[in-house]
Amino acid sequence: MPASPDPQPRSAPAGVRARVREELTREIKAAARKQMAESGSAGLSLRAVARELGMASSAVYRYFPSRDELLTALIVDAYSAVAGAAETAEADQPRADFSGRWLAAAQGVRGWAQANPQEYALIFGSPVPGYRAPQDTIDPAARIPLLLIQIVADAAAAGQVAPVLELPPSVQSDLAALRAQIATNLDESTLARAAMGWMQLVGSISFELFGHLNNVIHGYAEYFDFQMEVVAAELGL
Amino acid sequence: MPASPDPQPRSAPAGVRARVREELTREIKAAARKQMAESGSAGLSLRAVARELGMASSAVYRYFPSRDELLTALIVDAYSAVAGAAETAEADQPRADFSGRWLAAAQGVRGWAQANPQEYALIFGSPVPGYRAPQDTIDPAARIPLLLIQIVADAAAAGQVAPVLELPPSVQSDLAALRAQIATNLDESTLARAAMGWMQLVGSISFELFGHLNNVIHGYAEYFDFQMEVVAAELGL
DNA sequence: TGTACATCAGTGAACGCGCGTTCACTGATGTAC
DNA sequence: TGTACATCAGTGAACGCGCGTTCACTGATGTAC
Repeated sequence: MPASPDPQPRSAPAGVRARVREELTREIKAAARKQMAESGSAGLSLRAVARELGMASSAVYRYFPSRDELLTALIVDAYSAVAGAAETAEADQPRADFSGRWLAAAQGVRGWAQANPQEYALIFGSPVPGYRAPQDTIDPAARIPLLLIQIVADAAAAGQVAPVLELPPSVQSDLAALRAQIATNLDESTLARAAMGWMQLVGSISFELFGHLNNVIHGYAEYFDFQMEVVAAELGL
Repeated sequence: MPASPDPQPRSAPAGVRARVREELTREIKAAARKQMAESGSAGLSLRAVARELGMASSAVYRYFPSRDELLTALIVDAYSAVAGAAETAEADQPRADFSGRWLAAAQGVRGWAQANPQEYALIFGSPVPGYRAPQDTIDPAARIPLLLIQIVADAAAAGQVAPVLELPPSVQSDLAALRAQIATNLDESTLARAAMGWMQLVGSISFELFGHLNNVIHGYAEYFDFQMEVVAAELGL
């Protein structure tokens, strides 16, 4: 026999209408993602999305006030998804295995990118022309770099350190500002290495996904892992 | 008094008509480039190009059989231009200054990319959806990597070598095949490092140009140079 | 609990636009004899 | 050198298409009393 009826559950505070609305919002984004996978972000069309969902094109405007807003939602979702993939993969590793954690995070990013190449291109490829990323994208975009920095900071705290690089003044001050902003104990030199590793990571995935390694590298996964191991070693992990 | 009339000069073997044709082909590509700079590769439109040149849109078809062919020409031109920029910058350095040559080549790429961001995005950003790069793009695309490898090979020949990395079997065999194909004396380990440096180079420029370093790095040029110096050091230059 | 009203979701037509590509055509330029 | 013909460059109209966005509208769902 059921217990006394719950008060409205958290996930649907405003009743049925709100729940349906959330559901359709999700469906619109899913259809948009599917469409993007076929024809890229430039081919994303509200009318095609509406068609796929069997609704009037004007109905989509009840959910997203313009095509750009839909694009923004997709970008935010993509950043969150790839960050989630990296975080999940990294969380599976023993805390003290710093290079294992770095590699796992990197593989998490690569695995997600392979499964969702157009979404990857949306956030790490050419910016959509005429589109300006709003503030909402900043926080989700920062999650992976912060995760990587955390790994390196944990390693440093455990005494695993990389040789110190001498930084030019402007690099030193840029990184000091970053260091203050994210409140990390990592010194600027190691921060610089970590940032380089992050760019290497993205650069390598982009090369693979965008076809610059076609007919040159065949064992992509092994090649990527190898690179990330070299990076981890240079970071002292 | 003029010497006896030359036979037709090489550059215009078929007379006036051919010369005019070449000239207009150039103008069409220039207009297309200008348009791309404003609205990206997805916004490239034959009609707009024709409009800019004051001709009927159908006239463009006398020069490029389709929009895709025009895009291919732009891609080939972009690869050639950026490679030229790298080669020119590198050629200015003393032959024995290997890290200076690497840095100059890298700066050449970055300088060109900053001056032509949309063309950079065209070749190093997201691939144009539905577009398949034809064979013509392969050779020009290879020029920069070959230049970088040449620098490292020269350094190795002069006795400057980086610590040898142990490569996983599949990486070893991929790079052995590459080594045979380009007929270099560089060992696979150093080839692997050079390739990583090339990806770091492109990754870093993409991060800067695509806005991933906004509000984090302010001294872009110094930051880039710093990274390339680290890479050069790791390459033993 | 029942009713009156406000809010909301979804419709379908329309506006105005630009696109790639084709086609039959007109003159001008080049070529062969 | 002069003429007849072939090739080429460029035109303008048209085809068929899809797009983002707006608008007045109809029912259905939710809210206040």
